[in-house]
Amino acid sequence: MRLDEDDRPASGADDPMRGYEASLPIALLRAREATMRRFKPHIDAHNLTVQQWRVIRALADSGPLDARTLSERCVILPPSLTRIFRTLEAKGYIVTVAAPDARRHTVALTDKGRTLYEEMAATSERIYEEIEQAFGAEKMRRLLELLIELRDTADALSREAPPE
Amino acid sequence: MRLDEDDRPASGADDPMRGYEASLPIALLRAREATMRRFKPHIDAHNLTVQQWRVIRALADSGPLDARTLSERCVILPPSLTRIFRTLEAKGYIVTVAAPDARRHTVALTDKGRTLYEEMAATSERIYEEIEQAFGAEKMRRLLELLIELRDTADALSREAPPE
DNA sequence: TATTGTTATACTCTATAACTATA
DNA sequence: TATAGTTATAGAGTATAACAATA
Repeated sequence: MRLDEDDRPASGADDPMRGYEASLPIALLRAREATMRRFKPHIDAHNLTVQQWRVIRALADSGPLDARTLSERCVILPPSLTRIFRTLEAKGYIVTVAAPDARRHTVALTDKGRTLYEEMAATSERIYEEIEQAFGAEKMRRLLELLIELRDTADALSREAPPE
Repeated sequence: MRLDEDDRPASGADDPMRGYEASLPIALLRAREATMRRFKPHIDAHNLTVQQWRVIRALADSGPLDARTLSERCVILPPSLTRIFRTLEAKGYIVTVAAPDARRHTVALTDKGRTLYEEMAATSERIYEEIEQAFGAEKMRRLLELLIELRDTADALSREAPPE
């Protein structure tokens, strides 16, 4: 599929909801589904859920984090995080660490957790590069840029005009 | 956030996994979460789940569809669709219709379902336009184009080299 | 014999409210 | 009094396998 600059209006205002396939939430969902399909077997093979893997990645990327931060970054609600902490701690991938504010539940990767991450990251990178190569590195870069910008825009909207 | 053309390499190869926030699946998830946050209260207000709303939209866009097609388009597994059919049929929004192939469970919107869709579509369009205006119509157009193309690319990869 | 859905089952996540502990 | 998390609970989605019906 290829839409060139002038073969349709820039705004969708005269194309109500722009058709199911091209609607923004659906397009985001389906793009995610199609790419995750390639990562999923790899995550399954390590007996992790997708959400557990997001937590491990976030910790590997940023060091110890509290529940609130992980909840935002991983898009996981606090009650789910509580359970994920229990599961990952039982498996020895994370530990609870002391924090200045005793209300905060802060966790960090263990050595075992970091080893797991490093193994998985290597394969993830290979899968990502396969997609990037097929899609085009420049387009991928632009897509990531737009996605992050869209998120910032929507977040800003929600701050100034909370949804309903 | 603004990344210009030359302040980082085009390929992420030397930036393993490109950092949590900029990884493709996470960027897709968070962009979706940030935009869906604005649509969600509107869907809640009509006592639908997000998945039920996707089914209704797909039917409104394409006319009667069978379970397999809806499963693909809406990214919902068949067992969930079975339950969603029951729920939406009980609420009077859809009906089962006869199909040439009696194995296929095909459903269509009722008048009540179409009325619901039209009411909701009007508000959805308003919410979408608010985001589009804040983000920029041209960037939104480009983003949708890239998302659809990424999906096609990943689907093609999965056809030629099934994931694991 | 292959395909389409449904059922069964187990697990996980989503979502909200109520509660506990700390600040 | 406000904040951070946990617990409780209900509901829905995810995922796989087994089954029924149809082609």
